[in-house]
Amino acid sequence: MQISTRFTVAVHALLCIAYFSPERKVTSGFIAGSVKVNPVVVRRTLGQLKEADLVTVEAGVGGASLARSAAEITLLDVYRAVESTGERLFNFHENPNPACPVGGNIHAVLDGELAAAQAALEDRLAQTSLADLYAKLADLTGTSAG
Amino acid sequence: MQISTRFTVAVHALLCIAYFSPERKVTSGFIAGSVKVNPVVVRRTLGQLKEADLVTVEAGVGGASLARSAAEITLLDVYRAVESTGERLFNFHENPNPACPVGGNIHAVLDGELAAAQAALEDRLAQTSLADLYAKLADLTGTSAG
DNA sequence: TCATGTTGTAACAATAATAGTTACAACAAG
DNA sequence: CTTGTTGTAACTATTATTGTTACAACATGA
Repeated sequence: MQISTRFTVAVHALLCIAYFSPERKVTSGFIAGSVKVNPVVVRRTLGQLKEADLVTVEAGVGGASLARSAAEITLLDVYRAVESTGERLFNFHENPNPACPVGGNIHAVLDGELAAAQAALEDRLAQTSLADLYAKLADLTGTSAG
Repeated sequence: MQISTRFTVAVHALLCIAYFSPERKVTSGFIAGSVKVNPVVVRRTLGQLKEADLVTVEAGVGGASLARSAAEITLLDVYRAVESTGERLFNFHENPNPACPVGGNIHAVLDGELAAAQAALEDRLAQTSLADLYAKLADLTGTSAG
């Protein structure tokens, strides 16, 4: 299974905000034009980012901004905002047989390893900030500041 | 989104084989009784493990065995056998706008980070072998060898 | 030969998540 | 009051997962 496009859409939206704001008003329609999805999809994603205090959105007038500096927003923040709703990455089967020596101990044997694997993923995501991505982007586009 | 139960079912099945085989014939029905799922689900999973050369299954007579030693089967092997069919963990939106400086460079900026995060997950999975899990299980059940 | 138990696989249903879309009330500002 | 935007509801389509029944193919022993 794959992690949904919400995550990359969210990162894309944040990069748009970092790149264009505040020179241009970055609306859901503008972001949608860059990502090439329906504006409602962007609004849903921005809603999750707002919930996680990563962006602020102006009601009525329109336009989104970062709620904190790009250096203080990591990919893990974004991942947690749009993907993991407090849940585990690995999904376990519900009712292993407690009467079987394997079924009765499968959680004790496996849970720690799965948690460690998820932690490895999240640790790596936490090492990359939006500022890192912006620096790469600015390098590619020749933009000095945004 | 979560990684499907196929992965934990597969690990559970392999642990059953490691623990009970060859003293008992480990059939799909027997594994299903430990995992508490339908035997057909187990057969489908065993089919994927067989495809990946992790187990052998006796047609007709019944019963599964490890195709190599438990020390030579890692969680990454299992993960790849049942989950990632050569695909990426992170799912990207299809058509970023190439005319937008962000949309046109989003892959160049983000792909490497996503690959690194997936690699971190897989590297951690590769560090744990079925033998490690079996040792934990034997410790819990007081079994010296199986 | 035949009965038995098993595997492999097809077929189908139920459920859930994702993603796209239309529609519209609420809002802010000129 | 007009305009443009947000937030959200509602609905659809698609896909993946999971559970289930059914059955042909197979190996073995009686």
